[in-house]
Amino acid sequence: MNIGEVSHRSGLPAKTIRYYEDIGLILPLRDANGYRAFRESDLHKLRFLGRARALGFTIDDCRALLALWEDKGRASSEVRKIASAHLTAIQTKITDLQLMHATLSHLVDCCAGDDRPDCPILHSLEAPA
Amino acid sequence: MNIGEVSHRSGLPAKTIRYYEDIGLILPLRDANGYRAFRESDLHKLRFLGRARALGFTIDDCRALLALWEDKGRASSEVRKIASAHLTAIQTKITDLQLMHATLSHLVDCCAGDDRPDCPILHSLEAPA
DNA sequence: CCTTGACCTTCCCGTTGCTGGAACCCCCAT
DNA sequence: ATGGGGGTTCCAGCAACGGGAAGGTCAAGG
Repeated sequence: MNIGEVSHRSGLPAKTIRYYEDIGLILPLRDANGYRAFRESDLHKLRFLGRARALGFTIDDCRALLALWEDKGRASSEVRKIASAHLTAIQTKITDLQLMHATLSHLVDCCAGDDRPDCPILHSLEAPA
Repeated sequence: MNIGEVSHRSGLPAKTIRYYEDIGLILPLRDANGYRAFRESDLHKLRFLGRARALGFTIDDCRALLALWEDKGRASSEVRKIASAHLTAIQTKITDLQLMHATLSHLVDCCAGDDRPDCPILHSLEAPA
């Protein structure tokens, strides 16, 4: 399989796949002409990576998860630990964003948004309530 | 005012303040010795920037908001437009994160997290339900 | 007067996870 | 032979800074 087909079948851009090889997440073979020769197992890994990334895992998380995935004798507690830590991080982000949203939507509600120069949003940025 | 004092009074790291000058958000004067000489107005701007950044506005947003802030005759609708667009972006992020959180917390709940090798989290990354 | 230590300066590299582009090679069909 | 659509490498850049080196400056203390 060339990179184009793998890209198509994994849903990842070719650039991303090359990058993943660069940082050692995958190690495709090479044809005589220098083209990357992907095995089915490479494709599986790439799909795995795509799903993990879509869940917001960092590349380093992915590296660890991939290693655990390959390690048939691993304990599921390891995986669960990574996932739980990630869950906490996600929750923190959500809370932060919700706070931002509340503050800002309050300001937007206060703002007439017409052609007058008086703007409560700017006032608040100037000195918070 | 030297950068240390401004840093203290604005709550922004000195590095960040220098960066903001670099990209043209502020333009402090200079003393004979080359030290930056900040006016009160620079401090006000930096506080403004700090608050806007804390609300998640991008640097480009901040640049626009700062210009509107300085423009005494501006219409508040301009500000409101920027803020509303930002609100939408925040909401999108929140929704994405909530989806991630739901998916992942379901997986974590399914995972025994013990020393057995069978792990539903990895299974799901392998091939989604 | 000299030193010490806290401050300030510029500059350059590293971060995260890619993305775009240039310059080049390869293969197949016309 | 030529054209188009693969592929390859490397280099640069995004956001928004942070770390750290190498050096200039200033005020206080011995």
